[in-house]
Amino acid sequence: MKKKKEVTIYDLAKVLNYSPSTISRALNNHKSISQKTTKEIHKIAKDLGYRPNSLAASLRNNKSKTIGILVSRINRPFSASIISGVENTARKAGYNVIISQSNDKYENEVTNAKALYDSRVSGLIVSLSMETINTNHFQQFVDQNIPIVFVDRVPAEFNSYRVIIDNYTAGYRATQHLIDQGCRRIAHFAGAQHLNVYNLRKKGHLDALRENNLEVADELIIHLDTMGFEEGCQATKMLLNLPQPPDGLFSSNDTAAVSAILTAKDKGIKIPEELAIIGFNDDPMASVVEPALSTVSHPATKMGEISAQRILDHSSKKLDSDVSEITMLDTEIIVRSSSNKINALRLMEGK
Amino acid sequence: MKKKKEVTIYDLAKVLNYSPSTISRALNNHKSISQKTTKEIHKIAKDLGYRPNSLAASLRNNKSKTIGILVSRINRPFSASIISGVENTARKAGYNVIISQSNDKYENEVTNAKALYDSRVSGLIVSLSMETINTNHFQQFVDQNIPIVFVDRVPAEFNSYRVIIDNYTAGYRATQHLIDQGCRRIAHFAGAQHLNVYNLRKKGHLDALRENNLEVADELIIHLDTMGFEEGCQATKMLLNLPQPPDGLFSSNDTAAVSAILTAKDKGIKIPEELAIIGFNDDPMASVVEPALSTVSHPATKMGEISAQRILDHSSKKLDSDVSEITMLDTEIIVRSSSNKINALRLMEGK
DNA sequence: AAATTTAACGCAACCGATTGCGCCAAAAAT
DNA sequence: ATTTTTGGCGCAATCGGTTGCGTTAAATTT
Repeated sequence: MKKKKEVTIYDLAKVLNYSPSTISRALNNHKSISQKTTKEIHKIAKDLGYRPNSLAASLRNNKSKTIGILVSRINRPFSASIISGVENTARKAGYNVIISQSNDKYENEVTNAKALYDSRVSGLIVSLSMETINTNHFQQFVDQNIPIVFVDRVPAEFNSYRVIIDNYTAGYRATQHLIDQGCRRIAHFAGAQHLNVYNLRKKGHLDALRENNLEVADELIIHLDTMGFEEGCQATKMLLNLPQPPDGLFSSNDTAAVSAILTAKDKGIKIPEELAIIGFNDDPMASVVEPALSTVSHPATKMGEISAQRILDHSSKKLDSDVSEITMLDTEIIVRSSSNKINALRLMEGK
Repeated sequence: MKKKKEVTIYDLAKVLNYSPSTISRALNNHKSISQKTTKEIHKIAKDLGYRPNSLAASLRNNKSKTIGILVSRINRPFSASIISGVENTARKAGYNVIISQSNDKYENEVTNAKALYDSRVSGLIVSLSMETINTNHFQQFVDQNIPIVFVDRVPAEFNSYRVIIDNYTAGYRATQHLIDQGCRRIAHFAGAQHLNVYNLRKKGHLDALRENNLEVADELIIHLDTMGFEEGCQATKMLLNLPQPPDGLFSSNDTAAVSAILTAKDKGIKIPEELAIIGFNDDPMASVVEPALSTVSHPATKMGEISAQRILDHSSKKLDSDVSEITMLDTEIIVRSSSNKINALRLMEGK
């Protein structure tokens, strides 16, 4: 097994009779090397097939051109889109992207944060796990002036970049939409309340009810742990068995919303006529379920791109890591059949 | 901005009056260091908060404990599941995972392969882009004895690990299933034929037709470039407008299959009675569309786990990279409503 | 008791790039 | 013509582990 030897700056130095310092500077287009020499070195580097050893540079600089990602689950449309956005932006800038997933376990999040720290990432992009309450495990990054971008699921208190959507307004509007469609008893699938996303969506929901002078019925607010399919089915059954079942449902995610659609259909409930439903995320399945699920769409890929850009900018500008900058992106209410009572009624009458 | 200094093996050496060599060996549990000393060193390392600098080790070994992933799109259920599987397995072994996506462009695949190579990955896991025909850009890995695992979309000729499913058999069975349900004119959405996955699924489809003495009609084999939703809609319209439209459809992926369901429904075609449909992949949307889509399921996460394991094993055993080992996993035909003509007819009669 | 083996550890080179400092010669200023 | 500036480059240390080889003292063999 013959391994082809890699070309180093020392090889180039020998060939051209320059010192390694000059080679290094020339390759980095350092101003203290003449144009002529720089060109010459670039040419020979290309000819000999020189490839920089980024490990060596990283060691020297104590910083790898790498962005670390820490999400709860890679295998989820929203996360995958964020990651995709990060990857696109990072790679254009010559950065690598290291991924890790906590599987929604706090313990894994801590371990992974350590691992990414030890890998000398240039920056970290985090979406918190379901279980995360304290954020001490991120302090080490701040201490080393490594920028952190929290995206979507962000902590309440932490000096850092944040890239989020306006969950409160989105929740408010989702519920307002149902009200506009004529719903009067609107249920809500709420997620873990220590997470900003679920907390704010619920707040928006409640305020929308109040400002429309609608009763806020405790039995219609269902707190789900995982917001998963099974949990959604159970919760839906429960709701439908109430003495006064709801005529609208705002679910904090699409998975649970879809489970509600299927469960309700199974029980012979007409959607949206008897139960109008709106979800959150605009997962691919939303447009495919029957009736198609109304939902709130995230600009997930864009959030990833922006997050990556924050880190790149931070690194190039050599800023201090105690910055605190919030980027809030717009969401959009996507109205499909599952909540479109007005249109559904019109169709009924029309025929 | 005070940066806390990191503890190195030199610090430990000074404190304990050992040489850095001994510290290094002890931390790696090298046998030539006594049990007692090893324990002592481990203890003090923990107490002082020593964290190994993997960059330094990587530089010395010319190998980072990192697995590189190169897929066409991260943001796709199948890819995301593979990546998730890789991440789980890799992280358990203390490896990082660097991702990259080609967005189905050959050029990007080449660039990314270079970038991953330059990052000194310990191994590479690849699922080819749609455009990839030659695989010269992977030769550099072989030359350096870096293991490559091709997963799912694999090249025709290349000494390497492969983790795949039996696409031929899966295709055969999918079509056989439609035949068993009573279909006689079965259409096929075929993908780019230079890719093994689509090529073999088509072969299986054709052989199933032949062995059941069914006519193979050219106009029923539709070659799609991207296998995307829009393309699927167009193709479905085309099929339905044929003088003799098909009564069955085997689509090489779920996206196109779902587009067919929606398009056919829109045209008033009854599924599965008039057109039975089966897809491929078991994407989340498959179980949610109405009628639910029959499909062929991949063990995607498992494929990722196995791929990662191949690299870990290869590295620990220090094998030569000219191994060629194929792992073929089982698929499963998931029968849902979209193809279940027999059951559908029974229900009709039953009422 | 002398010779040999072995256990336990240190020395120093090495991986490849980066960079503060210094040097020299040519250009500019006086 | 002398001094000062500056452009262009080299020296050598540095980043933090790793490892082949050598050394020493204790354990074992003869």
